[in-house]
Amino acid sequence: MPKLGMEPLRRDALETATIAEIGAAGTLDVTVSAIARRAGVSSALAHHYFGGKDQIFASAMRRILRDFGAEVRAALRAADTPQARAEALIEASFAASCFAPGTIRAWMTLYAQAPVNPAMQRLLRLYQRRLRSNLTHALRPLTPQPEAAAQMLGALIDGLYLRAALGEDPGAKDVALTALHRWTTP
Amino acid sequence: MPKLGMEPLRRDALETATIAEIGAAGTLDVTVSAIARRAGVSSALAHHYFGGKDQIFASAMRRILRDFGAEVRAALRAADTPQARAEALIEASFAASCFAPGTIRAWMTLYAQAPVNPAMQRLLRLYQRRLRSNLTHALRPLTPQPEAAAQMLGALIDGLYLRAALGEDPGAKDVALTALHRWTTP
Amino acid sequence: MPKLGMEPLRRDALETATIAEIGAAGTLDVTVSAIARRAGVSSALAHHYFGGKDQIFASAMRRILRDFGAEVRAALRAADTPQARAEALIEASFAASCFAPGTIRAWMTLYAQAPVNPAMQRLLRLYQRRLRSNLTHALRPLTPQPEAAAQMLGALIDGLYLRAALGEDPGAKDVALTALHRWTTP
Amino acid sequence: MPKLGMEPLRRDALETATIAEIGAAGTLDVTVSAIARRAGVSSALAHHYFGGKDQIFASAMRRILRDFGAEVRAALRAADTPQARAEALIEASFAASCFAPGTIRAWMTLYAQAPVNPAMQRLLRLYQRRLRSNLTHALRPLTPQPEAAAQMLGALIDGLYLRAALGEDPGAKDVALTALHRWTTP
DNA sequence: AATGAATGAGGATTCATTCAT
DNA sequence: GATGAATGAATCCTCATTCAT
Repeated sequence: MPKLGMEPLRRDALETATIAEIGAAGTLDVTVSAIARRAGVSSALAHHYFGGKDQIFASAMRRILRDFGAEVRAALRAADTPQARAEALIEASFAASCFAPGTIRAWMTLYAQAPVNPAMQRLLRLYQRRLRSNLTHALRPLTPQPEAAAQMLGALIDGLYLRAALGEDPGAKDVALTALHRWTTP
Repeated sequence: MPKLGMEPLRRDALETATIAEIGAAGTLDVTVSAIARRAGVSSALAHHYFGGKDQIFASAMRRILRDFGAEVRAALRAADTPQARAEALIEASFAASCFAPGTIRAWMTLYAQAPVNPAMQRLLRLYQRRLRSNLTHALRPLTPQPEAAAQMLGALIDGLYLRAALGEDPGAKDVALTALHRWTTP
Repeated sequence: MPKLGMEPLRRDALETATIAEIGAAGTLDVTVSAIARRAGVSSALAHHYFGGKDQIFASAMRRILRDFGAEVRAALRAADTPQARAEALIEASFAASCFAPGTIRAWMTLYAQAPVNPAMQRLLRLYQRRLRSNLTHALRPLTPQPEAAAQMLGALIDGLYLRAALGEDPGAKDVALTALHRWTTP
Repeated sequence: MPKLGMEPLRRDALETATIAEIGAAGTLDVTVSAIARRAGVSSALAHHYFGGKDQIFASAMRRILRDFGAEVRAALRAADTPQARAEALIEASFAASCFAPGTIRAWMTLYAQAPVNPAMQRLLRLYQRRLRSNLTHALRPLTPQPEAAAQMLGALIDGLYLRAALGEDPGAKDVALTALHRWTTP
């Protein structure tokens, strides 16, 4: 019997390494070799398990989206008023697990590749649709224009991420929360 | 007979071509050769005038910022109330000249390269400082928290650009204007 | 409970898979993994039994030669005149078992590798010597220049194989038989 | 003014080097780097001028076909009887320029790649069609079955090439000529 | 007996950049 | 002023092969 069950471990390690490498490099131009080195394996193994560079990236992004989704569900579970639900969605976006340097820059990769990479585009649309739907639903009892508010908050969160990728604006979460309050309280 | 005064023409053509190529490719990965081809010159000439790829990009971005500045000044000149001035700043961001596909994607390049390219970082900070200062000044008579409002609107505009780079959200300008009104009207 | 006597079965399956894979791929560039996959085993096992890629090929070719030899002997047994013996040798070359797509392309591999692979060269020479000797012997009563006729027919058969590898010339056998008749009937 | 007119020289040198390298290596697995090294340039330049490995090969084969065509035309010009024309076609196939070691092995490359490379397949069909047509035409006055004779001679020539690729059968030309005479003289 | 895991070596390809003219 | 020529360095990817279990 050979050493078994390494595949999920390696995939996991490589996804983690991808995000970390993007965060450390500061660039979107990370190489497969650098990712593999960080994961402690050869670049050949990365190709073996994922098939190619694009799929490594896609897999890393899928994981980020999964983590974000988990964060959202956890936050919503603890919220029992419409106001609390809307705040929970924002809190989730800026939770530690989602707001790590590597994660933020990975988002930029997603945006940068979406126009030319259908798989990335699909992931991005999925995220945007879900966030918008969640926000709209939470905001419905709080404002007569829930759609507009959701659209604004979604774009605002993206913009705050963009700026966070540069290491600035430490109070990103508060900006978003304030915008929410300004909109919902007359 | 050497043609004199070609330098400004060539530089201009190459900057234009850079932005157009970024827009057409949809990627940030445009090659110097592609840019030069689009400008109708050899890639060697592009290096001759600019020194290197990074400087070609920086020059193109400087031009975009210059155009944006002109747009802002023109908009402010026509505005005579605080409200109109704040709106003018937003209008400028979404003016046709600034909201062209290539221009929008060039902004993404700026954000993507800023973390590793000091020249780009300088340009980006310059833009952000100016916009924030302009917004804060215009908003001061309209709200007790002009800094917070300016920070929010700046990030919102960036987020709307990000989404516009994907070809969606045609009503970007209205989203920003609505956010402004929501914030300033009690 | 280790399964006993698997070795001959596996070797056989891998040789068959090699020929089939060459036929299916259309190229000489078949990978050990593809062969092993087709045989339903791991590529490591292929190495375990054969030692290396070259030896897998050599083994597959040895089997083809063995099959061809069997075909020849069977055909010769049924032939009782010199004319019939010569025809039998040609018929054997184009018998279904030898003229299958994979087999034909495997011959090309043999020819392609012979210049750099001594084992392949040995196999090829063996085949050519046998065919020539068989043909010469059969043709001796039929023509005053049996050697020349044998040399010609051997090369002709090879050429017809080469063309058959491209999927053309369905009447290959008849071409060879006609050549034989033209040569032997005054 | 830059150094001009190098392109045709380089293309020529690279085509020559391709054939020479195939001949020297004895394999079909020659690398672009090896070809470029032999031509005295970098592998990047080879890609620059040809676009890719396949096109380097295709170009080299086109040249071989061109040379063969020239040889055929020259030989036919000097032939004034049907018999002489048929012989001329065979002589051309085995002329020094066509029967060089590299050239012969390049033919094998052509045959090996044809099943999976449409460009190669086109070239090969072109050659076969021309040779067949030339042979048929020359043989028409000499035999009641010119098509069959042409088909046979074409395949025979291919088979003799195949064997010549192994460095054997020095008398290839005579074998083909004898086959021709045997067929045409009753 | 058999295999999943893992890698090193090598190959095609791209591209920014330099230089002679 | 301008460019064709040329390359080194880097990157993705493939594959035969080895090894521990």
